[in-house]
Amino acid sequence: MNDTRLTNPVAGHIGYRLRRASVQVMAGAASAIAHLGLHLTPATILLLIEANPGCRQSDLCQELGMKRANMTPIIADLAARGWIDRAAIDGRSMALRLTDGGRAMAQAAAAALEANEARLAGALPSGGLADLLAALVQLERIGDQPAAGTQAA
Amino acid sequence: MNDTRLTNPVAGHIGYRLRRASVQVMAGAASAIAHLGLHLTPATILLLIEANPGCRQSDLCQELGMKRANMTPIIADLAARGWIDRAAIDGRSMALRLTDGGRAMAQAAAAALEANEARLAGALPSGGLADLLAALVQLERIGDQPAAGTQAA
DNA sequence: TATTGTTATACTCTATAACTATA
DNA sequence: TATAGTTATAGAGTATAACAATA
Repeated sequence: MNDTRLTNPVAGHIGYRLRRASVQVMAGAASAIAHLGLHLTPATILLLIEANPGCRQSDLCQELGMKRANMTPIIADLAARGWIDRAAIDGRSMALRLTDGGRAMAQAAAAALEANEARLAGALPSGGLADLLAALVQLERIGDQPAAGTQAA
Repeated sequence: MNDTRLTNPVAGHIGYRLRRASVQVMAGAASAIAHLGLHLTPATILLLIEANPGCRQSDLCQELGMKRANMTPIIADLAARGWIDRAAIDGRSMALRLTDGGRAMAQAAAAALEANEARLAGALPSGGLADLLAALVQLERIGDQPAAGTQAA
């Protein structure tokens, strides 16, 4: 039991393989933009603001499934670095837009992330990308629903 | 920009879809065993010990990709709950085995997790499960390697 | 009364470093 | 000198509650 690998009873579980793959792929994506001084979430937010100029923090929260309380320091940091501008929409919300520097960062991040995605897609069987993305969307949709009849009743 | 959904430039990224799916599927799996008072990692560890009686903490760490420092409190908790026994192998390592109560917990957790897995697999196109698992294993293998030529040199 | 953004806080997961005792 | 387990600690990510200002 010392020098050999363990038998892993969850090795064939979707949940287990999904998490293991997610951890490694996130690490690779983070490395791909680390030279820009950006983490994945702020980088994604720059891309979203670039594609949706004038959007609000709460729009980003809804799209990314984040809590407002966790968006605040990220936006504050991006503004402090001079990459986004905030203009009042009304007294309680701000329209977010990229500065020129922010646009340069967003484009550099997008290029690095797209190159990484191409590398990942290239490792899949041809035609496998569309099937994979469809499966992931479906799993995201139904993932968080415990099976009926297992612990109910 | 207020009442409509945002354009999401990373919606088709493997990394983004993988993470979103992983979060939801992990939440569903956690719910499926929450009635047992078990979190996902301790439950997985019970299943691993059941399948590998006599294994050591560091064997579990290697298999699950965890740090030894983070395994310690989990094993201590499982022992405190009376679900595992620790017997000295030599002066520095312990052979881990399930108690009868631990076996009952492991079997209940396995049943709940398998039911959840069947629900997930049932939502995929027929024959899609094998392709999905193969893709996830491949992505796990190559995920953490930033693309050559993007920021190098 | 609900929404936007903020602050404070807490819990989990993960990571490193240093320590012991043993091999 | 390397390994097994532990302890302390620090950093992310995520969660809730409460608040001020506004709609």
